[in-house]
Amino acid sequence: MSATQLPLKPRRAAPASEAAPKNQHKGQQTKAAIVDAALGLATQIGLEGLSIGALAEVMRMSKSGVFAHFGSREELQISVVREYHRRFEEEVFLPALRQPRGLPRLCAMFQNWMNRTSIEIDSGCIYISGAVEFDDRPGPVRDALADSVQGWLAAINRAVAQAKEAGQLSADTDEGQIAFEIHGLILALHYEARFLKTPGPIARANAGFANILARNGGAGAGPFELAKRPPKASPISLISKPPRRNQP
Amino acid sequence: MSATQLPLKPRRAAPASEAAPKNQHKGQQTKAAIVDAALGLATQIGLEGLSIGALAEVMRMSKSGVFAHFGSREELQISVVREYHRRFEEEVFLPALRQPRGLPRLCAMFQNWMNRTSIEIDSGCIYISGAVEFDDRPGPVRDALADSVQGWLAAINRAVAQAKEAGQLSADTDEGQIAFEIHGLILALHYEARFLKTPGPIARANAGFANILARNGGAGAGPFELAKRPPKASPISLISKPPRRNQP
DNA sequence: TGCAAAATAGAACGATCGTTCTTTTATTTG
DNA sequence: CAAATAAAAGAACGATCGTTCTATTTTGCA
Repeated sequence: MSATQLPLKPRRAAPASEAAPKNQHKGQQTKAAIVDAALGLATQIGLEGLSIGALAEVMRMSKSGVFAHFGSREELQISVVREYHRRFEEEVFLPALRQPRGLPRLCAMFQNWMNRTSIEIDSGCIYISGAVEFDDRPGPVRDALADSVQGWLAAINRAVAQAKEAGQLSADTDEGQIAFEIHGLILALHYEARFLKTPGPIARANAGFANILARNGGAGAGPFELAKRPPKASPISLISKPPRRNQP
Repeated sequence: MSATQLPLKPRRAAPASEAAPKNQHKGQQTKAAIVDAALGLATQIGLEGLSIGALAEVMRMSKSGVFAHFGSREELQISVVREYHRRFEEEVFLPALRQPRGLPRLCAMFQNWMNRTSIEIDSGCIYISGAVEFDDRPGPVRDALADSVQGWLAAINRAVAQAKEAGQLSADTDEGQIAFEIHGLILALHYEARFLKTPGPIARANAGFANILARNGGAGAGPFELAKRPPKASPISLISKPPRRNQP
C-alpha cells in the first residue's frame, strides 16, 4: 500500500443549493459531478448495476480517474446513497416541516413523497431498488440505505402521532399502522406505474391516503381534504411512455 | 474430478401434483432439477444475479452441461419465471378457488398470498425483485414476469367484483382500488420484513386487509372475520433471524 | 448386446468487471 | 515563475461472465 494515502477527505463542499463552487479544490468539484452522474445511472440500473466503466464513459473520463475519487466501488455506492438521501430530505422532508404540525404536515409529507415518486416513475428509486439488491447483503451500503429509509418512516410516524395529539386524528389511531399502509401505497404506486404500466396508480395512491385519513377521523377533523385536490396545475403525465432507451 | 459422479439426484423429480416422472428422457429430469436449483438461487440473488457458473456449481455439473439445456441465459431466466408462476398458482391461486366465490375466496387468496410472502421473507420473491430488475429492460423475461403478476392482480380484481355482486361488499366498492391497496400491503410487508427487519409487519398487513374490508362493508356482511383469526396454529416466526449466509 | 443419439464435460473465446501501478498532465502554492 | 502536489490517464492484472466448439460419456432402443 502506498505510503501517502490521502485520508479520503470525503464529502461535498458545495451543497448544490449553496453558493457557487468557489475556488474549492477541483477534485471535489469533479467528485460531486461524478456522484451526480452516478446517481443518475444508479436510479436507472440500480446500485449493483452501476459500473465504474460506464460511469467513466458518461463522465468522459478514464476508469482510474473516476476510481481514484472513491477508492472502491462500495465507497462510490455509499456516496450515491448519501446524495440520494440528501436530495430526498431536501425535496420531501424539509418543505413539509414548514407546514404546521399535525395533519397539514402529514399531508404535505405524503404529497411531496407522491410527487417525487411520480417523477421517479421515469428514473427509478434507489430506496426501492436498493432494498431488493441489498436485502440479503449486509454491509455499509445496506446500512446506509436502511438508515435513510428508517429515518423517513420514523418521521412519518411522528407526524401521525402529532396529528393524533392535536385531536386531528382519533385517539385510537395506530401511527405505526398508518405509516405501514402509506408505505404500501407508495410501493404499489411505484410497482404498478414503473413496472406494470398500469394506468391511474397516482389516483389510486391518493384515494388510498384519503381512505386512511377518513378511517381515522382525519377527513372531518379539519379543512384538509387533500385527496379531492385536483392533481396539481400541471398534471404529471403518467403512462406517457418516454422515448425508450435500451441498456446493454 | 472423479469419473463416476452421481448426478446428485437432487430433490424430488416429481412435479409435485403430477404423476411420477415415468421413464421420461433423462434430459428433462435434469433440466427440471436445474430449474429448481436456479429458482432457489434466483429468489435469493435475483434473476440478474443468477449466473450459469454458480448454477453449475450448485448442480455439480459443468457450465456447458447446464447451458446446453437452455441455449441462452435469457431462456434460463424465462424458465425460472415460468416455474415460479406455476408454483405461485399452485400454492396461492388454486387452493383459493376451492372456496366459494365472493368474500371467502377473496380472503383465502389474501391469506394464501400472505403465507407465501411470509415464507419468502427468508428466500425472496422474484415478482418483486424481478420488477426492479426489469422495469427498464424490455424483452421476454420482463414480459413473462409482467404477465404473471398482471394475471394474478386480475384474479384479485375478479374476486372482489364477485364479492360485490354477492352483496358481501357494498355496491360502490371499487375493485381496482382494493386490489391496489392489497398489493401495497403485500409490498410493504415484504419490504419491511425482508429489508428493514421491522418487527410485526405480518400483523400490520392483516390489519390493513381488515381495514379495507371494513371500509367496504365486508366485516359485517358475513361471518368472515378473517383478521381476528389468530395467526394460525403455527405462527410464522418472523424476525427470527436465520443463520446469515453471506454471498460473494 | 450393440449402436445411434442424447447428454455432459472440457477447453477456449472475447468482453467486462474492480482494482493496482506507473506515468503524465493540471492545479495550487511559495 | 518554479517547485510541490493533486488529479487524471493509461496499461495491465486476475476473475468472472455468457457462449461456442469439440470430445467423451451416458442413455435409450433395436
